[in-house]
Amino acid sequence: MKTHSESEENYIKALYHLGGGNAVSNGDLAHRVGAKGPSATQAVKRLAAKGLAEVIPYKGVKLTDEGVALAKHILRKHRLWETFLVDKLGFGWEEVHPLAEQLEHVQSRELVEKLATFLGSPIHDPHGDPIPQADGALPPTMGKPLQQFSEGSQLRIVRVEDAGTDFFNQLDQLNISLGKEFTLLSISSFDSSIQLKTKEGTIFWLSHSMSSNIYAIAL
Amino acid sequence: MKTHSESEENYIKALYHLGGGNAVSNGDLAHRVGAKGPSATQAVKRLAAKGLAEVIPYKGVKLTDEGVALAKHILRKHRLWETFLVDKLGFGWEEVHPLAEQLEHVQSRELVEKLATFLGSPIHDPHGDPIPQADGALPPTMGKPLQQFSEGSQLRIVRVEDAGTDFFNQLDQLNISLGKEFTLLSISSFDSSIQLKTKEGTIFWLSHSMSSNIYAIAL
DNA sequence: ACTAAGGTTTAGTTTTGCCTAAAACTATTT
DNA sequence: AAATAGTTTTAGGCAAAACTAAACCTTAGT
Repeated sequence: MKTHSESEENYIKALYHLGGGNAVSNGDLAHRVGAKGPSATQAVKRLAAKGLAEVIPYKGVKLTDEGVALAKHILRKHRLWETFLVDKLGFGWEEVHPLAEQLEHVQSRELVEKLATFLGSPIHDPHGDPIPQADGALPPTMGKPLQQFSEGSQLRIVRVEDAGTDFFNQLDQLNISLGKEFTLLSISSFDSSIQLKTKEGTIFWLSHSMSSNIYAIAL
Repeated sequence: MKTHSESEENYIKALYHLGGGNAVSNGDLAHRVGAKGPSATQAVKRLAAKGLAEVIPYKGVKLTDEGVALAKHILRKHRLWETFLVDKLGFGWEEVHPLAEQLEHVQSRELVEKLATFLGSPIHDPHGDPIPQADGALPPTMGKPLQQFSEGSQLRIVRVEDAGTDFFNQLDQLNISLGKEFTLLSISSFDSSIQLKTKEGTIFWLSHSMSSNIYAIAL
């Protein structure tokens, strides 16, 4: 099995995140990996030389099928490790991302599959994001942002976007977690903030910037 | 907290393994890390610049107290991960070393301590080697090689040296694992091979090269 | 159609970490 | 005391991966 440097894996991840199988601009790519333009140009050349990406100079880069498959595998590792850190080690869901970034670079298919089995073959990670499966299949991405529900809806939180530590702290303070159910009472037409009611009857408001990172399904 | 490259950590580990806090020759160090002489010379200079090692040119290198503390921490990580891989993921004890070598480079004190707690704060890894504790304390190294027991001794296997896959396979075939108890029937004065009897009465011979990597305590 | 702005690539430098070949040191043996 | 064998260090390269500065395309605006 070919082996890839951490840098390579980071560029692959970024390309997948930004474009899936579609073309991405050099600038966006560089910004995403936290590097400058020329570094990205060089990096995609290395990827292209390995058959993981296709480059059209001045136009953009996109992953090959092989690149997409690798990206999904890396994402699988990342999200399985996040699940491990939260479910087994008791980390908070706001602290696991940087740790998973390190763990995802460990190279061993067997380890990944044993870890998945140990975790009960999960298909969603602690943030509700889908975990690509061993065969490359991608479970559905769940939920819609709260704004898209109508007033009076009964809904269950199924996913949150990783919007930084402050965001997660706020969620914890409001006692919002995956699986929690609420009634959407109203959406302010002034600033799009949202009023929710818990099952216990507690009523509170969520700012637009909070609620737009929270995804739910109707019950 | 300072961060260290993987290469640095590998040299630190090698220095600790070969010398503990004592001086080690450049050649031995290079051999241990699988590099050539000049690479080791360069590497120890980098370590010395960071205050982790002291170098006397042409004489040898040794870890500083800070270097020893770091080495123990890395060893702690390594052995905790090995324990995780065997106890939780079901890997065989012969396959975990290379995986732990990758996992040990993940940087997070909090992760290490949460992992230790999850594993039940073990003090020995799946090979019976002591796991340095969070405060740097090193549990005792258990057992003596089988040769050092007298004929007729009742003994319990408490540790095995990592002597490669073939060695472990042989152990598995003979159904030898940590905690197993045997009676030492005889030691050949010709080739030092050893005759053991299981509790069930099975009798078999172990070559010297096998038995010298197996450690036990008297019952 | 031309030009200016903005994004992209090239060119050249830096750091880390490895290498080989050559020089320098240590130690042993005569 | 000198030569030699063996080890260690210096010197000089190479590759990955980042950077800055400069040159180069693309495109949009007049």
